[in-house]
Amino acid sequence: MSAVENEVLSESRVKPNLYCRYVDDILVEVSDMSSLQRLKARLEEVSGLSFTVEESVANKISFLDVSIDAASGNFTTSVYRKPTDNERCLNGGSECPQRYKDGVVRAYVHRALRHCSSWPLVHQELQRIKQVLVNNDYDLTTIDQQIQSIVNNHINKGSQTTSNEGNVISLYYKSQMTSGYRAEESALKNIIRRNCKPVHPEDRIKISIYYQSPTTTSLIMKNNMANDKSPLKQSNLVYHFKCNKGDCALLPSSGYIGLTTTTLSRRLTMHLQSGGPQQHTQTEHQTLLTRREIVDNTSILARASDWRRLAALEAIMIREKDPAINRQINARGTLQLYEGRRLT
DNA sequence: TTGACTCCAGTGCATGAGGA
DNA sequence: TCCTCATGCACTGGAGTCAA
Repeated sequence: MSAVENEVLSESRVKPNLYCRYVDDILVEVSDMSSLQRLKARLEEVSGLSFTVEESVANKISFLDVSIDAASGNFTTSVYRKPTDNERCLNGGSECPQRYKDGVVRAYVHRALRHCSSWPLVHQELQRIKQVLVNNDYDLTTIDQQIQSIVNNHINKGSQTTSNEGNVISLYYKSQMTSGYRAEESALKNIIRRNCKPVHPEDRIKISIYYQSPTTTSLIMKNNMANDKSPLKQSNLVYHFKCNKGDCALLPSSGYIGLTTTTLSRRLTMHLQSGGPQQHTQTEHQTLLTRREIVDNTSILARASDWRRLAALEAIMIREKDPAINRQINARGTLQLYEGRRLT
């Protein structure tokens, strides 16, 4: 894109007064519409791309998340919000680490300080931020304290001198989110503080405890470039084991359908130890199920990255194929699922 | 309503085979 | 000898069922 811009903008007849680009968004200021059309035509001609144009309304236009106002003859900037913005953010009463909620406030305030070109506009944006945060269950006193602290830091930033501190040694710990996360974090930090000392006394240890959601993990697994395509190494699937021993070989419904989010190999190993297929082979055929047999007679029916979808697929497959090994018979010799309501 | 029980699925650790 | 991978075993936890 830079090569295209260099070529087009070097021509004086299409050169705009102002040209800013971020990835695929371009902001230009031109003297009239014909200049804009000439610039657009040249960019399309050189790049082979198609451009769409959005004109300013009452000398106002948004670029990225900045609202630019040129009505007074000068540019004034403020934070831009889409008309569809419903002003929702991480809820202040939600069960998540306090630093995440602090991060929401910080992000809002930093954006106001960065984008607003004058203090009245900053003040106006801060009032709006307060309202949004209060609507999302944040405590007003805490909001005020945080805003005050961030604004003070922003003002005093230039006057601070750099101290001669040592290095920061970062330690990362992946934890699981529970209602007692504060006690856990506190205990962990105490353990590190008591037992770990940097080699150089001027260095300091910084502990970062983070919580990885299953969604993130599944995305990492889904996008894994080294994904092995052999059936035994695949995960998140619905599988079908067909019993080919004795009379079962002639019965199409003699099988077992299950799901697994771990690898198929791992799940089949578990079946050798316990579960429907192993029990069926032992009781119906009086033999032990071998790994070779279970691997050779198992096929993949469906795949899904979402667990709920996987469970639904398994239910549909069981409904369609009615595998005999899945049927759970109780002491009365009836199917538990089809007994109907009990009389009390 | 509650606790015992069963089945299924997942995880951690140990072990052995095979290849570099 | 070391590393990787597959496998076995033990354990945990969720969900459903059943009887007291």
